[in-house]
Amino acid sequence: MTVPAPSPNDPPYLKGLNEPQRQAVLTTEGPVLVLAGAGTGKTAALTARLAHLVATQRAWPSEILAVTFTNKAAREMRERVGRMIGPAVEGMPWLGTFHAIAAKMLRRHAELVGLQSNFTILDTDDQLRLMKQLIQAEGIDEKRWPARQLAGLIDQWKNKGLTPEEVGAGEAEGYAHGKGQKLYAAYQTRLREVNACDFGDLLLHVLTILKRHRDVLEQYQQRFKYIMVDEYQDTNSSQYLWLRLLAQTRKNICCVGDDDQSIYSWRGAEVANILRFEKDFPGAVIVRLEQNYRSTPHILGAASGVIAENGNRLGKTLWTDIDVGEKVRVLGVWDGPEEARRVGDEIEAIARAGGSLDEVAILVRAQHQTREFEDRFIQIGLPYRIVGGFRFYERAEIRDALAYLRLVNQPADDLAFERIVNVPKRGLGDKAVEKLHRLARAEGIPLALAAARILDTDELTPQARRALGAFIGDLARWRDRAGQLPHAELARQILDESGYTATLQAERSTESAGRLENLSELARAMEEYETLGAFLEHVSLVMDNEAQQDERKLTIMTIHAAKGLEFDNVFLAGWEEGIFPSQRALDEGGLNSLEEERRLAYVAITRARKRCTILHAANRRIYGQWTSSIPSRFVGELPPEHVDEESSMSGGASLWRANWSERDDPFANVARGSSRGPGWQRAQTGGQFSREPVRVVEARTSAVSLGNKGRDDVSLGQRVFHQKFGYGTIAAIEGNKLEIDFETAGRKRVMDSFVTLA
DNA sequence: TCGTATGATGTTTTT
DNA sequence: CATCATACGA
Repeated sequence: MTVPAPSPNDPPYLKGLNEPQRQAVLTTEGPVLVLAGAGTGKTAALTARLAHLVATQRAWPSEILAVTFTNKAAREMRERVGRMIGPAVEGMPWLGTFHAIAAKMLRRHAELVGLQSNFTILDTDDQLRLMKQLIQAEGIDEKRWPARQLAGLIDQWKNKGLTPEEVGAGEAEGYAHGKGQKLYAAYQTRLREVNACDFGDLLLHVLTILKRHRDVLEQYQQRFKYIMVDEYQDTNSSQYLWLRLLAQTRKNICCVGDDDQSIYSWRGAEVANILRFEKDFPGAVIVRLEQNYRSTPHILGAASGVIAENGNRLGKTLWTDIDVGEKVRVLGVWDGPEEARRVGDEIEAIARAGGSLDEVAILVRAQHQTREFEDRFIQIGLPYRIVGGFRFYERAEIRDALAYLRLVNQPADDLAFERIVNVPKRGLGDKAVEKLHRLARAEGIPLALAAARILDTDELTPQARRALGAFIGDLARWRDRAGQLPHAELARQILDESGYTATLQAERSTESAGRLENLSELARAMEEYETLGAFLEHVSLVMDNEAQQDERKLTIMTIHAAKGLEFDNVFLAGWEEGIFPSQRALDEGGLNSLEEERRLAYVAITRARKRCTILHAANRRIYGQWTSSIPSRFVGELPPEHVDEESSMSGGASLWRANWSERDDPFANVARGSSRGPGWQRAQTGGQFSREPVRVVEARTSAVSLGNKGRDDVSLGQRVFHQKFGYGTIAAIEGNKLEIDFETAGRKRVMDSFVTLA
């Protein structure tokens, strides 16, 4: 594959691109896979490619399908392309997230899968409520088979592109003795009845339509002359099938991704999609973007060293011509609070030295780890922002408000009805709602209609009847107004007249103030939309709450949330076995999960531009219990030449250095400290891409493994003392790790350096 | 029908 | 150790 050499006549969108990037842009025909390592200018290449297609008139903007995973990525691409080619980008109706584009298609052909074009998109809450009802109707003990589990199962099936009929009997066995499939079918039926679908359905329904209706498929195959996919490693099977159908005839598909950054397999993403791209699209051109423009050599070296331990990689070699900076620092601390103190101190020092807090991030494995930092930063007055948690439309008050609007918009929306019959409290409890349900089911009518009918009977207590009557009356009134008032105004009136605002105002807490603020924000946002339907779509699919970046703050977030972001200064907290890699992941997914955790480590390190600090604590409180922990195996996998280690504990760094090494630990590939099920061992060989069982970490002698022989003054049955756990006797010795039966704390694994002879 | 006491249960979450 | 959800009593 040859690419014209750079010349002064190059169009502006090619300026500043390196050779592989230019190749990614200029190879327009046929399948292309761009393997883009972290920080290698992936978005620049992708947007330039789009601009190139349009500028050279290979396609009209409306003939290009460009899919991303996040709204943020879609927005960014739209902006950047707009800067290159001007307002033509306005005419790019098919640039968006998988879900937004699928929703758009589905609205056009809804009737082909038994929906109406104005179907509602359900949130998780609605889904769970619906499933609970179905589980009860089946007479299944909901304690034993939680709705959450069913939801997870159905979600998995949908991710795989399986309709209820396509779910194999074997697969459905896991839930309620094989009733999973029946429940899935019932759930889909119920969704159709209420003219709704969930996120997974958006893709699954479109897939079904494309499979069953040749004419529709051909129409889209003709339309999309070029297809581009961002973050291809994150596609699930249904997205993959969808893309493959659409790309079948023209085969002009360009996928950009990085197998090393695949961290969403638990959500259905199939790394396999990217690994087998060449097989799927014979003759595919593979372009590797390997020049990193973000991080220093030490940071890259550290990240590369860790990820090199993974099998199943396509393989890339990142390089940079950025000047050598600091080594990655590894900091051992005594416990969680000290970790927070240390990071706080470091950040204060950065701020004093003139660094901006915007350029500082603390990345953690799990959300709950943010608390320790939050506590500390409140105490010392360090401004921080925690990313994650609830998105805008996931907030209870927003969903309540939307339920009101949905019900006005569509009286048959049973889920919306259920959500708000008694919100705010109007004395219509479970008993009344249950009666409504019975009537509705018997007559085959929506709840709202059943409610109107039941008022004519004496089924309900007088006060319940009065309350329900008022509620139904309100609904009818709002519906009347819907045609006449601007919908933003209608929304405000509904919130006022329903008593919702009043209830929040009565609360008088900071929290309720925030909720009121959210509600008026919602109403304000409505003003920008023509129809109520358009607005509802926007809210459930697109609206996210980008925190307003008014003040300079440091950011605390999970590694998952940090993907795609970069900071000068990154602190990676809690690198301990059991926390990171997460014990739970290891138990459930074995080797595959360990590799995903390792990719997570790779993503984490590569977020840093200038400085990366990794921390691990020797003691951590887990579920209220003090537990001693050992450094993450990933710490031991960092190439020593890129690392500076430091310990705040007595005994000095050498002790810690010794302790990191997992390399000659016979238990290195055994899930640690777990009393849970045997799941991981089964999964280790059962996964789609598992290799022969091998040692997770290759035995290799290196500087770090020296001194890992443990102390020689301890022996079985000896009485010892530990700072946190008190007195106990040694039950087992494994190198430098001891298993000790403590008199008060029970059996624990601790490191020998933490005990003294008693 | 609503508030309080008890007990199970603890990842990651682009849409 | 929290938190959340369900189970009771008022």
